[in-house]
Amino acid sequence: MKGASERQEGVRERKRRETYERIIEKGLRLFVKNGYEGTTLDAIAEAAGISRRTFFYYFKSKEDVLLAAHDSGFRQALRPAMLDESPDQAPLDAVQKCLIKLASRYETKESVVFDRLMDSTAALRARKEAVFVETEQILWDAMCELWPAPARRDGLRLVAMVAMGTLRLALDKWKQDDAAHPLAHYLRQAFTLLAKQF
Amino acid sequence: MKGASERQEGVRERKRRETYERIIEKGLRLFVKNGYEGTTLDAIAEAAGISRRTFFYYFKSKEDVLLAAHDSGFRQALRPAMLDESPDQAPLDAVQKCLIKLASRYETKESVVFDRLMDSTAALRARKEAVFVETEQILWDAMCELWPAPARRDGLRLVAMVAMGTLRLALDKWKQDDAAHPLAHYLRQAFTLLAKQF
DNA sequence: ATTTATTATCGCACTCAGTGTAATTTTGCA
DNA sequence: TGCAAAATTACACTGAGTGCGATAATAAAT
Repeated sequence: MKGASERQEGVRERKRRETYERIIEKGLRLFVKNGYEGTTLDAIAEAAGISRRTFFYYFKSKEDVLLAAHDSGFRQALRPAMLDESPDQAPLDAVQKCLIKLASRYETKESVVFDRLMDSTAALRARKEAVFVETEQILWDAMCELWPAPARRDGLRLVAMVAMGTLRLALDKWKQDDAAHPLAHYLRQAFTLLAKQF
Repeated sequence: MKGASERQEGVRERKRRETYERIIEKGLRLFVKNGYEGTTLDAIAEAAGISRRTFFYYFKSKEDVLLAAHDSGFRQALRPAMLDESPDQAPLDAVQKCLIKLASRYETKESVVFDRLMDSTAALRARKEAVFVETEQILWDAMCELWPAPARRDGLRLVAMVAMGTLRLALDKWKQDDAAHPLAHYLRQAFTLLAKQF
């Protein structure tokens, strides 16, 4: 009899996770080495020690490998972090604090590499923008939970949009400076600048 | 000797334009009928009365057919319209006026159809977001011309982002209401709502 | 321990988008 | 008329992604 709530990881689950992570790791290595377009699915499969067909058992497309590698946990952390804010403040202030808190925890060196890869192809560039929109949606949903008045929904959406725009500006500046300062610094600057536009 | 400044359209140019437009028209018809994914390149080529290979002489991808059909001139009109605004006003006010002016001129029934198609596939949805970012860039560039002080560039970028976000909200509302009111109406509402968030 | 049901892996053959190449036809122009 | 550029085409190829069916590995049940 084993600990009730502590679920033991079986052989199957372990192997699955290992293979999944191996695909991402090898895939990313190849993308960096030969470029995204220059890397074939067969090459990834071979490097990961699986068949071409099995690759699609784990990922439904080549893009998904890159996107899976891209996600450093920021998106998962966003909702809880937002709900953690007090509703007794202006939404824009709350979201600003929330983003700055997350920024320090999830900024990663690798993200510069990802970004370069994501810029290498039209389809990937487009996908990158789509990720921002998804994140905006997550943020909006969380805000709607925090301030549940239905009449505010549209206004909150605008705030979420504005916040994500500000984050985009901060990220660009950060990457442009080769991460000289912590991301939170650029975020603060961007939000300050935003306030001056109104 | 023919009129100097009035360039006559030769047979070659005419045929080229006709073929180009025929591909878009037939392609769009098929997309609506069988869905984007359900429409093959060969089908488009056959409907347009050209060979598969010739299709790629006109368009570099299937997506491009849809995007070419999508563009109703709004993007081309944006820069001149923005530059037409007086720089003696707050950037956000100027961009608001500019967008409202354009809205009435370029809202089209077809755009609801396009939008449905664009939502049918992950790649197309992503591409749609990317178009917004491109448009934001056009807007930003125009604003930087109108207020050329380099120190303002970042602030103007934020304004451009905010404006495009507001436009997105207005478009969603407009489509949600099945274009019951003119787009300009929703745009005014959205900008009013925006002002209340600060 | 043996059977049974899942889950993972793989191979094969297929469709479809997109490219390279080279040949052929059409059009513009001298 | 003849010559150059542009348009069209066929053919063969790569690479992503899917459908299907077989086989092996693991978990669960008897």
